[in-house]
Amino acid sequence: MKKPMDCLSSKSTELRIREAAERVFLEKGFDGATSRDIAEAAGINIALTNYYFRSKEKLFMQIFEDLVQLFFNGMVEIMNKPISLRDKIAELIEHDFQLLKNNPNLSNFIMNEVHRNPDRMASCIGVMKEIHHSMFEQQLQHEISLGNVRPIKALHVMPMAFANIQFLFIGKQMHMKMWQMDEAAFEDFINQHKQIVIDMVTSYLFDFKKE
Amino acid sequence: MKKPMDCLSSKSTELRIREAAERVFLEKGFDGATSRDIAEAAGINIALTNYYFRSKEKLFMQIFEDLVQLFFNGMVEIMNKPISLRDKIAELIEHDFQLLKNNPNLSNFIMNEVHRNPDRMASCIGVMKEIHHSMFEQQLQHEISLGNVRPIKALHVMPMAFANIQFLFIGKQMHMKMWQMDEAAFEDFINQHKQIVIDMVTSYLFDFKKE
DNA sequence: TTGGTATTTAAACACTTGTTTAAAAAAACC
DNA sequence: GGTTTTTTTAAACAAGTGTTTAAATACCAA
Repeated sequence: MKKPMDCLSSKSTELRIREAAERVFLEKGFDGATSRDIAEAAGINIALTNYYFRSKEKLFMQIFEDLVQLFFNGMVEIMNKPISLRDKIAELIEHDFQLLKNNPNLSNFIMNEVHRNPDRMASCIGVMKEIHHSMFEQQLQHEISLGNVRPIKALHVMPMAFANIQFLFIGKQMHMKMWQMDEAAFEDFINQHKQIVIDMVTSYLFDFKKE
Repeated sequence: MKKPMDCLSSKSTELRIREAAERVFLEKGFDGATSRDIAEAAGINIALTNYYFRSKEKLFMQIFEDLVQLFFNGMVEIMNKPISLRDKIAELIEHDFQLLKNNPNLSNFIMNEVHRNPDRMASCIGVMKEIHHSMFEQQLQHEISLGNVRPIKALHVMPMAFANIQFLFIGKQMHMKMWQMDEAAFEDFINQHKQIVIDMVTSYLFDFKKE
């Protein structure tokens, strides 16, 4: 008869594999990452990845889904906050900035893997529904009806906020090469740019000439 | 003794390989594309890719460099046009939009391959120097000194223009899933968004309160 | 300790990878 | 025509891929 698995000892290595795989997948993508890369990064035998997770694909999907959650959860949380729209948009941008500062490859990774295999998004529909059902859209329409905000669809506001931030990290290597920045200079650059973006987006939405 | 190669007959298949490889690389990336994928897409024997190009890497680099040129050349051309700064920025955005409409994976592809192997940019330094030596930066500083443009560095203006366009295509699949758009709806969306972006960026730069 | 379970290992598996070979077919030249 | 060169092919190569196996080790309750 099977005893309940004592997860305390095994969890340690299972977690080591997960975390190592996350690093490797984020860096090289699904195609570029090999089972042996992951095993080496985790410091374990190759067979163990298939012992704990059943295949490379399964391991990947676990990590992918978690990263999609990470990508959207904080966003949804802010969208449902009971604060002014102006603060909300600024906070959304700020959050995206911090998220990508902590996970510079996150956006690049997700966009890529979704592009290569759109079906992978299927398991993440839930999070996206939450975005639609959040307070954000109705709050935006309300402010527009009051004449406080330029008439615009949420569909356009969201990419407006995120594109300007995520593009910095998606094209990090390119920006650094193009403007000959080192890591320190790049950090200065994105800090300044974030403020400019918040300024530009909010003033475009809120400070417009009513006709 | 070697006769000069009659390129007319061979060029046909060499070109077929190049064009097929471009399609496959753009779609799957270097890691995801196999020699057999390319051969099949071109409808030729596998050995021919290494007969005309010496390796997968060499074939890739030719294509990659050409695509980097495509990515930047039109941009540089506009930056050196003798037109007003306002028109120039609008035209840069418009050009980027058309470029990516014709090559939806271009930005994603370049950002990715540069990230995976930054050395690949080495051969493309020339184009990037042209950007620095273009009329754009001095024209911007001139307009700023006249008080016509908000004080800002070119370093910040360029991502401002391109991020908002390229992000639409980088995240195309994601946007379509999230807002449940088909191809036609997506086309409408990006057309509208492009106009909004031009409006937002130019009004942010030019219509500011002078203090 | 002992026996049974969970974990880890080295080795091998079948298959795909990029690349090469050597022969066949096509083309070009006299 | 015949000969040489270029182009194309099928087949094979060694190395790398994800995955499995079977034996070894560690663990733990009885």
